[in-house]
This record gives sequence, structure tokens and C-alpha cells, in this order.
Amino acid sequence: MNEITSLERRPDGGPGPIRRTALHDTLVSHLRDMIIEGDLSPGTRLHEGQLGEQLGVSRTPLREAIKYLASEGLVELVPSRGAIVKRFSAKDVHDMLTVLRTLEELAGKLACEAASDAGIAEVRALHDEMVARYKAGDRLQYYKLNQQIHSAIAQLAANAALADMHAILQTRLKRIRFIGHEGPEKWAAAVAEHEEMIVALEARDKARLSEVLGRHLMNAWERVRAAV
Amino acid sequence: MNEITSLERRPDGGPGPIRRTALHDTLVSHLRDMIIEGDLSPGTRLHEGQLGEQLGVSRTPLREAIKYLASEGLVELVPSRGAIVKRFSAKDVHDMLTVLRTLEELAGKLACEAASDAGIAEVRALHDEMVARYKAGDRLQYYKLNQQIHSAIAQLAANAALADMHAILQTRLKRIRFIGHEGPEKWAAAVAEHEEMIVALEARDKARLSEVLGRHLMNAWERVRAAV
DNA sequence: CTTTTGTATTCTGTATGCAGCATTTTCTGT
DNA sequence: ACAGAAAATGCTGCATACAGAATACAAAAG
Repeated sequence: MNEITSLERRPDGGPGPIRRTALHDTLVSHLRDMIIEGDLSPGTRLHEGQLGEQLGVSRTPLREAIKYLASEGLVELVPSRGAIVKRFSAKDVHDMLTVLRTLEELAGKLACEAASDAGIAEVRALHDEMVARYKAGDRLQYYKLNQQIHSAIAQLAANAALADMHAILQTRLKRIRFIGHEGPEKWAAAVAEHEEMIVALEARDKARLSEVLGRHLMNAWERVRAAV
Repeated sequence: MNEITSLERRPDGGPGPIRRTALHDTLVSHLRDMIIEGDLSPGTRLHEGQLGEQLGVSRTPLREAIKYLASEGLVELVPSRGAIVKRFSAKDVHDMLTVLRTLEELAGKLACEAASDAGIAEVRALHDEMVARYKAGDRLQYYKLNQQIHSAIAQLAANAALADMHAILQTRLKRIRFIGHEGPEKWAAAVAEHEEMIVALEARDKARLSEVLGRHLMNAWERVRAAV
């Protein structure tokens, strides 16, 4: 992941409209990925000139993207010295997981009431796919589906504010979880918890789903604490 | 609040360094205030040229500030058409209060464990001042102290992520609460709840503080729903 | 040899200019 | 007079240019 990452843009100024999405959004998610995947490690200064050249973008939109990420809490703005990738201490991670736990417990309760059958079925599909990836030992895809499932549950709650807060915390934690490699037995336990979650969701059992989600996130701390 | 608001900057280029804080931060909080206080009402387009001229700032830093606020959820970016002040439906407000309630319940519990005596004393001082403002019928100062108290409790929890999420939601809700003018009896009830809160906090009674905070925010919906 | 000060370079912060897209106005044909 | 098309206007999106701050380096003094 350490080679120079560049945004796909027409190198020549050809007329064909390649990029459909606004540059701002592209840049934001690209930088996010670079931070999450460790291309830009914590403490690294985001060099506007150099970074802009790497990505083939001028400083202006880059600066705007950085400000956006600063508001999200992924980077920190130091006056007159630009931006650096935010560093999270072990306590920070623990704190984030504490809040995330509370949010997901709430999401679980609300989802049981508000979710459509179709929505639940989609989560089940994600879950089955995740289990398949687990059995195949495909950690990366497992990890991504895992995140998607948690996001999906947060969305089933049909509460935009909740989904927003959840997304922010999950993004901040992605980098940590991305590097956290738990052993086989802990991994199996995590999958088992997920299985419980899905069952509770399909039964629309508020109390149970909420309890499992809470337990799952408490255990998540045990799984990642070594990596922090 | 509707006259042209301009940032204080040396009109002449005099050598004396007037503005201590970075322009970015100034702009962000200034725009926030304009939105919260209704200078920029929901749905209003943020006109870069015009707004920049009003504030005496060029478009570049203004755009950066707008992107920052977009990430905070106060404004919405529409591709090729700039930014508009975000509109919140009644359901949105209700949803935000639901999440805020959960967060404050958590904050209450954590604060009882983590807060220093000095920290609690500060909140008590804010509370006493607020009650004085209430008795004086000074709604604006009452309102501001009220917000400060909730923020202070969120901070006593000594959990940065929690404080962050709380701050975001509180900011989004400020505009609503700012216009919500409840009647005398509801106002009195709110003050009574605050009194309970302080007592529970000073006693470090987790369960009780959490319960009061939850009730307080449930009632908050009743108080503002008419204004939405 | 260490410390301090002056200087040069590099990077951020802000302004301005130009091109493209949306919208509105105007013109033309019926 | 009205509908549709074409031009014109105004704004955003991005790039570039300039000014000021911070750091690094070097030279000089203790």
C-alpha cells in the first residue's frame, strides 16, 4: 500500500468526461482510505504541495478536503503548520468503543422496531457472505463485510443522527481495527457473536439484540487492545 | 441580528497583530453563529462571493470553512450549486434528541465516576448562575448557561469521543432550541430537572443522574416540538 | 565546543483569475 | 401571444500566484 497513490483522472485533457463524482468527494474518501490503510500513519504531516502532486490535484481542493477530514476528527489542524494525521491513544480507542457500544445498543433496539423485513434480509445476506469469507480465511473481505453489517444495523434504526454518529466513530476506529489481527479463537468468538446478532435481529428481539451488540463491542476492545 | 456581520480585522494594514486566532477557526465559528442565530435560515444558499464580501474575506478560506461545516452537518453541499443551510425536519430533531439522550445518560454515569470535585463544583456554579438568570427572566443567558451545563457534564465524563459526539449534536440542535420558547410552567419544570441533576451529580449517584438526564431530554422534545 | 543569531528555504495562508455548468433572459417562429 | 431555442449572466470548481510564517542551516560569538 505504499506506492504512490494517484486519483484516476484523464492524463491528457481528452474531452471524454471521465470523472462523474465531484472532485471534493473523491479526494475526501481517497484521503480517508490512505489514512485508514496506513499510507499516512499517525503523526504524519499532510504536505500540501507534495501530496497534491502525488494525487494530481492542486492545493485548493486538497486543502478543502483536509478541512473536511479535520471536522471528522481524522486529522488535526495546527495553525501555520498544516495538518497531521491524528494519533489515538489506547484510552482514546477504549473511549470510542464505549460510545460506539452505547450507540449500537440503541441502534439495535430501534432497528427491531423500525426495520423492514427486506432490510433485515439484506443484513442476513451480508452476514452469510461474511461467514463464507471467514471460512475461506479471507481476513480483508471478512473485515469489510463486518463493518458493513454494523453500519447496516445502524441504518436499519432509521435515525439519521444515529447513523451519522456511528459512521464517524466507525471511521475513526477503522484504522485500528484494520491492523488488529486477533487469533483464531477470538475470531471464532466474534463470528459466533455475529450469528447471535442476526438471530436476534430476525426475531426482532430488542433486548437480546441490544445485549449481544453491547457484549460484542466490549469484547472488541479485548481483541484490539493489543494492537493499540 | 440581521445587519451585515463583519469579522474584526485591521481595516488599515497596521502592523499591530489584532487577530490572534487563525482565520479558519474564526470563520467557522462565525458562520456557525450566523446559522444558529438565524442570520442564515435553513435552505438559504451560501453565496461565496457575496458572503465573502460581507465578512471581508476572500472566497478561498470561506470555502474551506464551508466544507468544515458540511462535515459537521450544518450545511449541505450540492455539486455545482454550492452549499445551503441544512434543513431539519421534526423527525430529524426527534432523532437527534433520542441520540443525545442516550449520550447524556452515558455521560452522566461516567461523570459520576470520573469527575473531580472541582469539576463538579464548576458545574454547580454554572447551575447557580443559570437559576439566577432564570429568576431574572433573562432567557438568552439562561439558554446559554443551560447549554454550557450540558456540555460541562459531557466533558466531566472524561471521554473525548463522547464529548465530540455530544458537541456535534448539540450544535445541530442549537438553532432549534434557540427559537423554542416554552411557556412559564415548562420552563419551571426544566429548571427543576436541572436542580435534580446537580444534586445527583454532587452525590455521584450514577443511576439517578442518568435517569434525570434521560427524562430531561425526553421532556426537551415536548418543549421544542411546537417550534419545529 | 556550545550557544546564539542571522539568513535562506520551504510550506502554509490568502487572493485572484479562468473555465465550465446552471439558470435565466431574450429572441424567433408559429 | 406563446412555446421553444439560443444566448447571456452569474456562480461554482479548480488552478495559479503571491505574501507571510516557521523551520533548518550556517556562521559567528562566548
